Amino acid sequence: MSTQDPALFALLNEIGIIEQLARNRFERAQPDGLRLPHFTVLNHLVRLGDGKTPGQLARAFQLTKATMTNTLQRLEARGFIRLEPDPEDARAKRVFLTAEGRARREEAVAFTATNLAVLAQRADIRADTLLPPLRALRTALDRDPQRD
Amino acid sequence: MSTQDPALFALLNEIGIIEQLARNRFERAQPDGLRLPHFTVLNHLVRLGDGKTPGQLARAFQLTKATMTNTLQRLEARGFIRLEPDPEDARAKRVFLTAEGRARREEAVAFTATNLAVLAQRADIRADTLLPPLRALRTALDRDPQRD
DNA sequence: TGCATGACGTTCGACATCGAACTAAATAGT
DNA sequence: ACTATTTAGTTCGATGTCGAACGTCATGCA
Repeated sequence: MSTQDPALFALLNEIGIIEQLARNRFERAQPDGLRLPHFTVLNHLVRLGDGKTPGQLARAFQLTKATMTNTLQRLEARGFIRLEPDPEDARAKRVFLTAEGRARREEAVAFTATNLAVLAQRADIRADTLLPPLRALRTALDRDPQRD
Repeated sequence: MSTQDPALFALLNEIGIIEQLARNRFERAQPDGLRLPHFTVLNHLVRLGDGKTPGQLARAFQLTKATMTNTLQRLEARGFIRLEPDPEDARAKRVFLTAEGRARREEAVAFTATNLAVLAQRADIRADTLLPPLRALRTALDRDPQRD
């Protein structure tokens, strides 16, 4: 209360809780301990094409390279991706999906779609209406920070 | 793409990124390594009154008791809170703010307010409009999971 | 009264994430 | 051509978070 607690503060608060609940629900539903970041990377590679470098992925998700290294190592250990040297740049690597990785992503997508459908029905949400302002918020948050 | 990527999926995605950016900005701005969860607990105790039990706080934030134990231990180590035995229940403890804790929270609030003002201006967001639907989403997400 | 069950908080091990420090390779500038 | 700077990825230590297992105390039930 008092001066603070502007709606924006409450909004970010709510967003934090939603993120936490959504992540928990996703991860608890996976039979094999697949984590949200793992799925996110698999999904990204399927949708936008593989062969990306770890650095590109880190930037796409706003994560540090250290974090991406960790995620990719675990995905590789599970056999969901393959890391190959970049023929054009000896410093870099390229990330490729394996058949297992694609399959596992399909599984997760199918489950998630079901769950989201239930959720959408339960909360009568106009996600398409909420999306643009949240994108604007993200963009504003994105500016001037400097990371990594 | 293909079947999924309903707006709700994109929405949760966006929420995840916003949470991450907001947390990062907050924590980077603190001079002493105060973390968002620390501030959140201090803020909660100031606003809703101290003397809560760790379990109450864990439930309020949807965190496990283990997580709350960790956060409270760090807050106590910094001298921002005091943990006292509950006179009515020998298993429980009570969390009290110290003067330093209140002061540190004030500092963080002041800074945050400034930052949020900038942010609100930059992204022309109607936070008060977005809040109700997000609360609905949170509530829906909240149902049926069972935690801890 | 006594025992089973439940609630409170802690500890432990695992994981994601960060920032800092590092190595190796590419690039720019002289 | 050489050196300085930048860029790619890794490693390390710290932290938040979780689930599982635990000890302690409270409560219900017989």
